[in-house]
Amino acid sequence: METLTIGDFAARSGVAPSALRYYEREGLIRSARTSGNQRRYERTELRRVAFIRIAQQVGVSLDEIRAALAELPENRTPTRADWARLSDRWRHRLEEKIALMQRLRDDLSGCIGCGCLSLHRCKLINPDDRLAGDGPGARILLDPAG
Amino acid sequence: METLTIGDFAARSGVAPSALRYYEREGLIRSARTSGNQRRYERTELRRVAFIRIAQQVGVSLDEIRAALAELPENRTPTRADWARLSDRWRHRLEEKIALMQRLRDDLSGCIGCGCLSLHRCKLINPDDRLAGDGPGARILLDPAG
DNA sequence: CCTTGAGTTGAAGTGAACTTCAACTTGCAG
DNA sequence: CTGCAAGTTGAAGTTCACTTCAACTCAAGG
Repeated sequence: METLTIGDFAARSGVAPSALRYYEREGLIRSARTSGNQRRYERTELRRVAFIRIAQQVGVSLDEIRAALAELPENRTPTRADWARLSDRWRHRLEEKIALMQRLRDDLSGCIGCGCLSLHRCKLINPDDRLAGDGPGARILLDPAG
Repeated sequence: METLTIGDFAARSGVAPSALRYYEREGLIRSARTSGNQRRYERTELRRVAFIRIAQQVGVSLDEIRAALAELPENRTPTRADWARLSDRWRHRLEEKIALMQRLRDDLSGCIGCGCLSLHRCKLINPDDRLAGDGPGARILLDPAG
């Protein structure tokens, strides 16, 4: 078995056939066709799907994921180095997200946990003791930008 | 200023007025009304919104958040202890999520990063070397249950 | 061959979480 | 008292990420 049918590919990747077709329509993955127009997937496509699933876990939209995957070579099967470059960048994203979540965890115990949370007074959520009027409140803590 | 108008509350919480109305319809927050039927928010409601935003960051649905918030007393303003109890449970969820993300990060460098990722062979994503037929593949790594 | 399970398509449906709209009312500064 | 920014409502619209459906074709075992 050189290539996989959509059913097998779905089973291997843990993603429903309908989702795989959707990903293909959206340009996230690709497939060859048999003479009878059925999809056949190369096993290397499993890497793409794994990458997609991991990125989704980090809260990345399919749009952004497509953009990331677009950096892989189009005309040849991506090499280890190609994947390494890509995933290195995303490891950073993951690390940022992890750092944010750790901050959230600490603030949750330290701030809501102690009952002091009032957003406009709490040092943790509003580090500069900046009152409203300048704009967001919780955003300072919650924004990806923050 | 004892209570906040929806505009002020939106500014303080970093959540759009339309979202606040939506949260209220969904039973996540509450407001008093003026004689002219306008919303007035107590500052303690900011805590709820902060909690909602934090929980959303962890990937929790509003449905689940409502269920969590339902554990707060209805007839009195939640005390420090009330919030402490609630946020303690959620600190655990956050920690689980953080652990998952750390695992994802390690797998990303160790697995996709090295180029070995093929899902059905990779030890990291498929720790028991369990081949398809038993069901999911990547799911083993990515499922909340896993 | 024939049957049957797996695959194909475009179009429409779903659910979550909001936003936008239109038509109307309130509240406060001048 | 007036003007106007800010508030109110229900209904409909939007985006994302899929799923479901109907009608049809393909592939492979008996």
